[in-house]
Amino acid sequence: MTRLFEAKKTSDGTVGKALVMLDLVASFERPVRFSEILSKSAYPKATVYRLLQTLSNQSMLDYNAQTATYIPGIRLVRLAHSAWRQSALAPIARPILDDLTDTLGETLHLAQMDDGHVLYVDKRNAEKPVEMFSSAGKTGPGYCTGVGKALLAFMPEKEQARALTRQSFHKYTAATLADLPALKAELLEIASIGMAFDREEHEPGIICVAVPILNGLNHAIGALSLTSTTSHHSLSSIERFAPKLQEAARKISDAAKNWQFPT
Amino acid sequence: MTRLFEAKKTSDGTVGKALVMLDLVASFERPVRFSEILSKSAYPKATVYRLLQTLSNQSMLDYNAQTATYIPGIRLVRLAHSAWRQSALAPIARPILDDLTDTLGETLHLAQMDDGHVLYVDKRNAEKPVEMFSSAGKTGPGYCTGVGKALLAFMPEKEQARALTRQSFHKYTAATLADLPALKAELLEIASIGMAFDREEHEPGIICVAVPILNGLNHAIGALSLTSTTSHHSLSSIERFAPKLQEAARKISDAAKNWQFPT
DNA sequence: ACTTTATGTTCCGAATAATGAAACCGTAGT
DNA sequence: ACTACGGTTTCATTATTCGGAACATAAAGT
Repeated sequence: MTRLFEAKKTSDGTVGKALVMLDLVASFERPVRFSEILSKSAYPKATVYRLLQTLSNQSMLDYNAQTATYIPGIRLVRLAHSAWRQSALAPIARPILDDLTDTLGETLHLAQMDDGHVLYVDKRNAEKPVEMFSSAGKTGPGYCTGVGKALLAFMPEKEQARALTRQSFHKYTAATLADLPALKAELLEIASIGMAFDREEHEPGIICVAVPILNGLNHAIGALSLTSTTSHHSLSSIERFAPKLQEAARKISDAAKNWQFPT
Repeated sequence: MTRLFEAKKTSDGTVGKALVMLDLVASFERPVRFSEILSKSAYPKATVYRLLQTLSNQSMLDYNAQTATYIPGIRLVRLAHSAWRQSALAPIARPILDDLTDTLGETLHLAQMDDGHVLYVDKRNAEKPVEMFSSAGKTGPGYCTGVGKALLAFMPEKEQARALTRQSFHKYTAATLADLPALKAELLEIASIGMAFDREEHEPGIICVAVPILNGLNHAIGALSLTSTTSHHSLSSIERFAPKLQEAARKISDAAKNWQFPT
């Protein structure tokens, strides 16, 4: 049987399925039992079972026989180190973020776009960290964070369209832009002024300014943000940091352009 | 046709092969071209090609069309964050390492064993604050680092035997224990005194004390080390830190025992 | 201009691995 | 003893992967 229109391949065969399982286990953010995974999965029992076995064998998952639960495996940490080191953004930005932290004494985030969502690749906390866990690798929504909007506003049109379809709008706070038209309008504004604000759109009391890190084509390869609380700063007072952020973003951008992996 | 002795399955089918490719790309530690990957791979051209395509589709690899090179992909960073957060060691040890850093003001490493090699999962630098993936995820040899030897000395016998076969001895310095008998003797000594030293065995001028983090069965679930240089300390002067390290290791061990992932 | 060489991509029948319904096993509850 | 539940194994069928070889493309050599 021939098909006139080839179905868009979305699964990438067995490997794709295995990676879906991996994401699924990771998405629980806690150890999960087989049956929980199964109930959230589209695949039949035996298939899920086999995939989990394979991934465990390969240390992509850790199986705890005691509690009969799975968590993402240690091998990922090793691989991610390699990914982080070789990415053309985080390692380059590092010294520049160091400087900026010293100068400003505020909380900074460096992020990239990952399938419409924000992936934080570095973070600096001026004072002692309040958070319990390190945040490189953490993800956040695209449509209601400063870095997310900065990244979306400076994407190639096609990619942006695709990224916008990945947003699952949820009204976190009264200020959240929870629909596509509102977001699109905001993105145009951001594209014209070259910076984005988070006006307590994701968490009450948390505000931020973000700027894109651009490549030669004026497309964002990352974004840099300064985060604060309404008790420390107002929107207009954090806006005063924007020039410093932009300067740092430009430095990172330049460094990325000239950068070739040492051979 | 029946087989009397089932060949030990080592490949895990297509998924296994894909992961071999992923490791291979990561092992270059720089962007690599198709032909380089091919020449290091055991699989035929078309197979390598297809696997790389699949992995790139899935963001497990990043393909740079400009330079026609592959690097490990961004998706790994996201997955690894999840793995790190859920592991029963690193997040638990974090506050204890924070305290210890404040008290001692020296460089600390937290490591786990991964297929005979050392995987660093956290690091504290007296001066510099937290460095996430820049150091977490890094690997080192098992037989010639403090943490490596501490981990090997406190492994279940079978696992230790397997781990020992994974060592590829290389004489980094004059002090490196570069053969199995020497290492085995050293491991017995370490097991009896409960701590390991790196006497410039991996890098000239770098010394360290390491202690295992034990579970209820007296097997290491991790190791903790203090690193210094011969210009700052002598072996006997870093040995004085051992009790503090052991105390911290015990605290981590206790915390791990009682720890259940918050539900 | 015309080989040659190196590198990357596509084809397609054969070989193999993945599939998934169903049966099975062990444990706990009634 | 029976039933329910979570997990594991089996096995004939089916779909995917395999991989040699042909093809494409772009430099480099003559």
